[in-house]
Amino acid sequence: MVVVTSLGELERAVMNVLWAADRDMTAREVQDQLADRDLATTTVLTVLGRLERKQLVHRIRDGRAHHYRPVASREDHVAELMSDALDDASDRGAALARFLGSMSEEERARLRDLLD
Amino acid sequence: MVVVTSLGELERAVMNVLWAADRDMTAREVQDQLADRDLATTTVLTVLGRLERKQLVHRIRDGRAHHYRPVASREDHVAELMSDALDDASDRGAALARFLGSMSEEERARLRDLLD
DNA sequence: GGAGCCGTTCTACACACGGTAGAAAGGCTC
DNA sequence: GAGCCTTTCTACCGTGTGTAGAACGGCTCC
Repeated sequence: MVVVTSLGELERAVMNVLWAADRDMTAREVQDQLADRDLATTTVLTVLGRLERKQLVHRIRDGRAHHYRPVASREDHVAELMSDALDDASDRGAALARFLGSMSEEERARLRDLLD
Repeated sequence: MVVVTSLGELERAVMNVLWAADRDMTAREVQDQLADRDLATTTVLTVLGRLERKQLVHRIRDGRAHHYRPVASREDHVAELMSDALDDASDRGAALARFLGSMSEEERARLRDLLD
């Protein structure tokens, strides 16, 4: 399991845009989705480059421009973060027990369903 | 739920020492446990101070010196990290499903037991 | 009661990372 | 050929982390 690096605020925002989209996006499109931040295009490109270096996005050449695609779904990413966290426990069972304890009863029920 | 800040390498090592101990420790004792790193006492104190700022350790005055104690057990901490990760999912059920998928069958069985 | 010794606090420096973007280059478009 | 996009390169700043010296305030012990 690859250790997941931590993300900055903007990096996270960019990943959220990509995850929310149902298709690959160009830097410009990501920028448009983050219009409230009033970012320069180069800023978005820099961040996308860093996310590529962290292997969180793929870059696909499309003519003159590039399209970006998350390597994993948000849920896969979350699951990986959870696994990495769990790997830090010396007593995995105890950690899982604490984790369950922090969940709602509904969610525990959902988990039971998922386990079948 | 408090958002858990990320830890540096040395900070993590110090927490591991405190978690592994069965009692509160002084900076000097932590330093001894990390003897292979050949750290100055002040370095350990600085790190312990930062961990206190992050609310990961408590500092208890004991005469001239201080003793340090983890605020939460390693397993509680791990469970919190897992919860925080899960909170990032837009589809918690899907994320949980992926998480389960990354576990071994034995561990899933253990989880089933824990859920009863 | 002065000399060490010990633990603490303050301060500092270097490096890495993340947010941010300008300058410049390479290639369409017209 | 003049613009216009998109990318790449480079850079700067703020913050976090690893690291530790300087200095201070008390014990201890002769």
